Amino acid sequence: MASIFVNTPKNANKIMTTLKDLSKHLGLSVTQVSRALNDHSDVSEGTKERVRQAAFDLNYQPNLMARRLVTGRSGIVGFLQPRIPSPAESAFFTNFLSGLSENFVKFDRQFMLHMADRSADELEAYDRLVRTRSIDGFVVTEPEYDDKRVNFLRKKKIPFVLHGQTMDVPDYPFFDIDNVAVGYDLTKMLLDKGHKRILFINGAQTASYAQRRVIGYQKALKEAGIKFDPKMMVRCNMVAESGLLETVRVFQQEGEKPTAIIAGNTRISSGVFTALAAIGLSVPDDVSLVAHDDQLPAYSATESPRLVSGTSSPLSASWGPLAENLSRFLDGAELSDVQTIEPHTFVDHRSIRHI
Amino acid sequence: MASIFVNTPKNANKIMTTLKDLSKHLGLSVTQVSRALNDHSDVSEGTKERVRQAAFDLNYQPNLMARRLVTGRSGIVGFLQPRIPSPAESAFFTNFLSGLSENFVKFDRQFMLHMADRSADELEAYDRLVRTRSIDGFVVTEPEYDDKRVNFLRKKKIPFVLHGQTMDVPDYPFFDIDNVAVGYDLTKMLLDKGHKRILFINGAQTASYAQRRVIGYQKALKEAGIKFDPKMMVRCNMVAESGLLETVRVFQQEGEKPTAIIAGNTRISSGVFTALAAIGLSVPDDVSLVAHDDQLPAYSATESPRLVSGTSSPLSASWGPLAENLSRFLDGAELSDVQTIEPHTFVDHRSIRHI
DNA sequence: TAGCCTAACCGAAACGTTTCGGTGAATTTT
DNA sequence: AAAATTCACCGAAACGTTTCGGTTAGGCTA
Repeated sequence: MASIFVNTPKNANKIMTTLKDLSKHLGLSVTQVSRALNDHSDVSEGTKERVRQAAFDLNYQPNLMARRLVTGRSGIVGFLQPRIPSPAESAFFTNFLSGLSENFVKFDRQFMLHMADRSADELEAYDRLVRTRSIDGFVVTEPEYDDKRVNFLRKKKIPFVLHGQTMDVPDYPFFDIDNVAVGYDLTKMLLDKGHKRILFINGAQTASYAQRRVIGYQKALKEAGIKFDPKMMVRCNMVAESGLLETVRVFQQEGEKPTAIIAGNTRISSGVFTALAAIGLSVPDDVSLVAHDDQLPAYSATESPRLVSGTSSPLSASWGPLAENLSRFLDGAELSDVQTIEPHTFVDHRSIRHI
Repeated sequence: MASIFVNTPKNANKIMTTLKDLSKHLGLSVTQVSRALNDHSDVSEGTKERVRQAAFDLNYQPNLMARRLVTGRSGIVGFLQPRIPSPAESAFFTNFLSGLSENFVKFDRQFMLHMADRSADELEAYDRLVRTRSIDGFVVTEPEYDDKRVNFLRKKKIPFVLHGQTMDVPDYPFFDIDNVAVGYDLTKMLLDKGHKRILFINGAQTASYAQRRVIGYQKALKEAGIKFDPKMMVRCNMVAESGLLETVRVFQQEGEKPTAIIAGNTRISSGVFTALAAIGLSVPDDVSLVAHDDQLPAYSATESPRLVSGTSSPLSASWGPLAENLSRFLDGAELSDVQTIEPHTFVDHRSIRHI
């Protein structure tokens, strides 16, 4: 091997300063040097300072592999991505990755992206990464109603933080907004203005958050004494095209039309806008419209959606708490300290009419 | 700590099967078990098979931390991203990350994305990651003409693979297309059809690949006995807006106009198309146009660029070779075996006129 | 003054691998 | 039949940390 690089075990170690080197240089035991650097209690302040100075002078960098071997922790957390995101999802995905990567370093952890091979079993990958002690825990996003990943990780007792919640009592760290409340609040905003036929264009059947919003929607209706009409609940992907399509479909069919619409997010609401304009209806004069705004990054620079009233909570505010909750959980924090529900805010853009 | 999870050093190890367990179970030494699993030569075939079976039965997973400590290798490679990509860049960035992540697993390596904190020194981050032995080597992309990262890594003898090349003799692994040839070939295509005033809308001043294309451009001109005119070489970002702007600028100024244009990529060429249409010129009747096509993912689903003649080489074909070259280099391969220049192809879309 | 406490330190073991330098037995060569 | 070689195996050291269970010296209390 004619390499000019020195990164082979033998000579690399010659270059590196170890605890033993420091210990020799200072006339202290390796034990005491280690304890000094880790700021343990039974080291005098003077010694600590001397050790720190020597470590700096000799450019000491701890060998993380050795530390990891003895502590049994890799200091690495991961995210498994089973497929390549579409171009449309990419802006969000990039934001997500950047956010996690940036935030995990704040907790002295490294973030590893793992694109699972399509052919291999996704669940097996989680298990393997943990069993080889490569990864301490995972970030899991977009939980489904009965999510196989979450079930698996819980059963195998593999640490993870969930972006969202399951429908049962969560015995794992998570970060979420109160989607029951979002569903309730959006519905209530319309009920309070006298609306009775309220169409909910909601996220996919399988999505856990969409399921929770249904609960809030139904609760608000029940409180107002209105019977739930299944025709007023449509489930679809959260994209503008779906909002458009579903609006047209509902307004084309026989029977009483809704006087108000709840859009699952602002992508859907912009599709609704387009559809209503095409039908010849205006907001809020003919139809009232509310939405939950995740404050997603724009698809393109030219995109400037119509604003609607509703609830709002920036999805990009999730990355910090997700990193924090997983890190602190791995460090042994109480479960209740690493389960966060972020409150949402309300926005008013005059898209609701009193009837 | 009331955690239900078991991933703490003490009890986790109880669960894990180690080489010692296998050795006891089989009545062999730890040495021989290790050698059997690593398929070394002085283990009988029968023993190897017995060991493999036992490893499978007891669900043995090697502790990578221990292996890494003794081998001095982390098995992890990384990419440092100093800033969050813009939404427009995201589709490409996602493609890039997926490609690397997917390909590195083929070489038994894990890929780590590291978004460097803006405030911290980017170069220092490379050094720290290697000195703590967290990362074996890096992928470096978009080298500048005199790239500070590359200079630093070469000086510090930190392994990396470069997507592109420096201007001097490369003493590092890389994957690149022959950009001198791209510049030459695109120019020659036009010269052969009688063009003499050829505008080159090229990538940024600082970009190494753009510099190499200039060399090819000048070489072709020289061979044709045409003097290089600096006004015929403009440098800009590789986006449609720049192509539009620069085309308008050149065609507005005094003096002889170009009869042909070379666009650095197809984004630029689509800007050129727009500009020429606005000016009232058509391709190829009034102006000939060639471009190098990187086959980038579309900005949006609706984008359908006009096709032009020129050279072509899919950027997405780079991720595999980049992963392979870095991996093999880390495994001790000869430098010449991990320096790849991918040939490009030619495409004809009738955008050149004979004059 | 004997006993106890505390501060500051240290030796050795442990984590789970890989690998160096053997060893004895069977087989082949001389 | 002696010498050399090969085969299959093993003990022990090493990688660089952390941590357990001491030990000493000095000051304090009884």
